[in-house]
Amino acid sequence: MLAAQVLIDGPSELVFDYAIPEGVEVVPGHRVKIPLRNRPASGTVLRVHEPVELNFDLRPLHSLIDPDPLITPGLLQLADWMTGYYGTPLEHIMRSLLPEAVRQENHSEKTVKQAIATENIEPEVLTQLAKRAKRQHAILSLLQATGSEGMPISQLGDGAASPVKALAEKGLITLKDIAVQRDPEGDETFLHDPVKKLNPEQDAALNQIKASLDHPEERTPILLHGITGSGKTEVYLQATAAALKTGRSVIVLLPEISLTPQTVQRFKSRFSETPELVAILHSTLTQGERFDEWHRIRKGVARVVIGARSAIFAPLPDLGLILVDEEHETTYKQENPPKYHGRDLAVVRAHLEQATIVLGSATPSVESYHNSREKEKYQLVPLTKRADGQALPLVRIVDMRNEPKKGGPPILSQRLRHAMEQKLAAGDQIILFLNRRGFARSLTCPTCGHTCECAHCSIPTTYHRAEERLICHLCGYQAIVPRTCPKCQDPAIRLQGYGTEKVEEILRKVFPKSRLARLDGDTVRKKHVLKRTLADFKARKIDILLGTQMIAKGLDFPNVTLVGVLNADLSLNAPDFRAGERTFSLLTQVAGRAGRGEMEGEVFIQTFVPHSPSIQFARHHDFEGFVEQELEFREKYHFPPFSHLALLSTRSRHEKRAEFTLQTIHRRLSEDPAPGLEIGLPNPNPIVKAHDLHRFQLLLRHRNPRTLTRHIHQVLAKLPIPEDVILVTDIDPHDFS
DNA sequence: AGCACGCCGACT
DNA sequence: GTCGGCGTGCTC
Repeated sequence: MLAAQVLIDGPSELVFDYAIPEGVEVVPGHRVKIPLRNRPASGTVLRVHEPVELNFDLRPLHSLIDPDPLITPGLLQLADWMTGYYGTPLEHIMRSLLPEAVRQENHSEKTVKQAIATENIEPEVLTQLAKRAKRQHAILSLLQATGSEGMPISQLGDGAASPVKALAEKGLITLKDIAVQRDPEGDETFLHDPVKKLNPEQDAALNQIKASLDHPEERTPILLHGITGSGKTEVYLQATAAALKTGRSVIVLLPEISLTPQTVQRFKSRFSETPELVAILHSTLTQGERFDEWHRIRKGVARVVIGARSAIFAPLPDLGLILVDEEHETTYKQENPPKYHGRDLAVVRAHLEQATIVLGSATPSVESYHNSREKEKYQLVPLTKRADGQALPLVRIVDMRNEPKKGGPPILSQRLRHAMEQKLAAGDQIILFLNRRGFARSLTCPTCGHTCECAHCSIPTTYHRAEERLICHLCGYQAIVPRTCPKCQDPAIRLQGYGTEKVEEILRKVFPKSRLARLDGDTVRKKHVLKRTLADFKARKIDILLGTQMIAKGLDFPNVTLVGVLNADLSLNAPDFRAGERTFSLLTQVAGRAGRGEMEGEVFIQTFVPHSPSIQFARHHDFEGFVEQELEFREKYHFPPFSHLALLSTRSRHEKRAEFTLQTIHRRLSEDPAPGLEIGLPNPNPIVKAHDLHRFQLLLRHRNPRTLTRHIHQVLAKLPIPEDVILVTDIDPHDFS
């Protein structure tokens, strides 16, 4: 007698065996209804096996929720891998794997009311109607013309509701609910995008991918290191077509789908002749849309899935290829539990399902690059030339320490300003990058040094001119702008530092005739602003595009010949061992926006630390040089890829409770350390308070990430965490604040 | 003795 | 999550 092992839905991790009733076919991945004590519950079948001897009879499962298993065997294996690696309960992982919309039992297919004319209506009935009820007559005639098909009542025009009701009551028409597919992009049309000719390097890269598709046994991940403008997207598109040709399906991971409309557009356009093949998963899908897309994927109708990190859980039945674009991006790391890394899961899933995986980037992560070089775990495939044969832009460093104190705002150097004047006169376009939104960084008193901080978090509030408020960028708290220093009442209190809002104001003064647009978290909040602004920029209705992080990635505008990075130091100062890597990659990506067309590009980087390696290597487009010195530093201080990290943090309304709990954990971890485990000291988080919660953290290191997870769990299993303290465990953390 | 309440562990 | 067992303590 075989039993079904079921993971039961709910907050606690329950795995029980149930007897399989006569005549029911159950396989792993099936969703089932089961009895639990005295009430019905639901769950997911993990496996079908010989049950262990129990001193009672197994209860039979009640029924299948869906006739087909919802979760593929590959995804079950991936979930299992995740529990071991991240130490997250399987049930939590299931919740990421199965969207809420799919998990819910009341399957919400979208329906429309269809009206169908009854057959064999007496002619005199029609004549009667024509006299006394013109509207009813018109509708009935229209429906008769459509035959047994009928048409949706929504298409019968305004004010059709009451005549339709009357007709239905007389039995002259019938109303029926018809299931229809929701179409998230229904209002958009995509022109076909023809296949482009590849240059020899692109061709070689494509052939490598094809070779991997053909030889499932010898698959190693491919690291596609292509400089900005080298045409990676075209390689992705043709690789996708090649995988489809072999009958297998494709996942395309993008760092942030809402910020990469151009890439999504390329895919949609390339496959515009078979639009049903492509599914796009974004966070703004409604529950119903998500449900439909998910089932389209599960049934094998949609075979190319494009999405952000969670798209790695797309239930494709026959996965053949995974593409991870901009694999170095930190947005692949999920910020709330389970804190998985989308790119890492992609590598694991590809391995489990014998799929080809391509990690692409202009600036691969230090980890991935190390894998390709030192351990030969990945094959490195370089694209060293721009697809159109253009040269990389000339990068100039502007040492802001030498800027004269007077004359001109200290955010716009004289050199950058002159360069902008020249480009604008020539009719070229300009991108300016500043990684801080808002007007001014802080409101600070020159007399006593007081800086206005958030009432709930320990960070300075940012002044936003549009709202006339001080806003906390962590929790959104807003405060009135004080006239005098809240501490010493000095009216000399003033705004310090620059945000995009303030730069926008300055630029309008300096270049009053130029057309300027600002793109940042504040302006993009309104729907379609991003898409429309980018379209306007492409159409050359805008001369200067000023923006934050979101304009650094993937944009391709041929008429941009000048890029300015207004403050390169912002990302260097992060309390994080990856600060250098992030700065290098950001500068390289931003610089890559220049000179993508016929004309040469120029980049100005403004900094107070011109000799920082991140800035110097970026200036010379020297990725290898940068990684070389970065790896030296990582090895010396035992940072990844030479170790794995785990970050434990406690959070509590009461500072002492958070601190004491973490100290206890630290003591227990130290009492019985695993060999090779490095245990740091409990420290306040760099942001000691956020959302009214005080935060302490503890960093652990070990060569083997599973040892980290296991050891942490052994200790925590015996240690109850107080109710008023939250403990968060992060394996391979990317965020240290 | 009888009952209300709250904690804790089990649920296949 | 939710049920029910059981101990505590209060009231009749």
